[in-house]
Amino acid sequence: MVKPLYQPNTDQITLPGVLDALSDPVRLDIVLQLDADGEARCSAMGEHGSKTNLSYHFARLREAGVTKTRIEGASRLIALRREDLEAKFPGLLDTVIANAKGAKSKAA
Amino acid sequence: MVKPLYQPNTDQITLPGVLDALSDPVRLDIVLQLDADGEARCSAMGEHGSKTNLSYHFARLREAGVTKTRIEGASRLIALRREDLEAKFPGLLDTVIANAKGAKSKAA
DNA sequence: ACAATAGTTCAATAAGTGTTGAACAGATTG
DNA sequence: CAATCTGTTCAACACTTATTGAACTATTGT
Repeated sequence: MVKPLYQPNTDQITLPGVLDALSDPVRLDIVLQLDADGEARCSAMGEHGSKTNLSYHFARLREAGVTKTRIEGASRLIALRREDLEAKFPGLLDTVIANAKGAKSKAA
Repeated sequence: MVKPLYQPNTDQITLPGVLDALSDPVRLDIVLQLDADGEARCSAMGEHGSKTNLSYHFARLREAGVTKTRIEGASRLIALRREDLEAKFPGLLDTVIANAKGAKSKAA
């Protein structure tokens, strides 16, 4: 039996939900890496925390509509839902990512 | 003895902090009203919740660096920290406000 | 001084958050 | 099949959150 792997469709995505998903430093880091890499497998994000904890944050991002997950063999490939987010909240994701990058470079 | 009324200075404002402050529907409503009215007294926001609860949300917004509070007699006047936020996270506040307005008009 | 007004603070509560380690399920490889 | 790798689920935990009502402080008006 296959997992449901719930992802909201575009009209179920809410602004508070997205902002909440993006309001955690770990998740913001994940989003930054997804922005840079395009699509990443979970195993490529070990720097951001423990396996279990990452799984939790991946679920938060996915359930908020920020990411989509594709299963490939034993791995899962995660990517940002760029078009959906842009359609629903124009400019939001890009602005947050740009500012997160800025904050990171200044934190050096 | 006067209250401290803590407000972070610009370099203490964090992106996760701001996003978290904006990730609550009540606070988003407050921000929308502040955007429309420029400066508002607490008593003018009774529609968004009880007195006590609003006081809590005002504090969250203020402590996150999203708003500043000015005391005028027995009232408090709340306003967005537009310049500070724009300097620290360019475009962020405007984008969030624009999308919150959009979400609100669609929710009719 | 008394009462009304504006808003905060406090204590309490129910629900949610981020984190961890152990156990689990599915795919891949020996 | 057994071992392994990828990632999720579960139970537990300490902590935070949003909300409420009662008590409080400060200001304004009578």
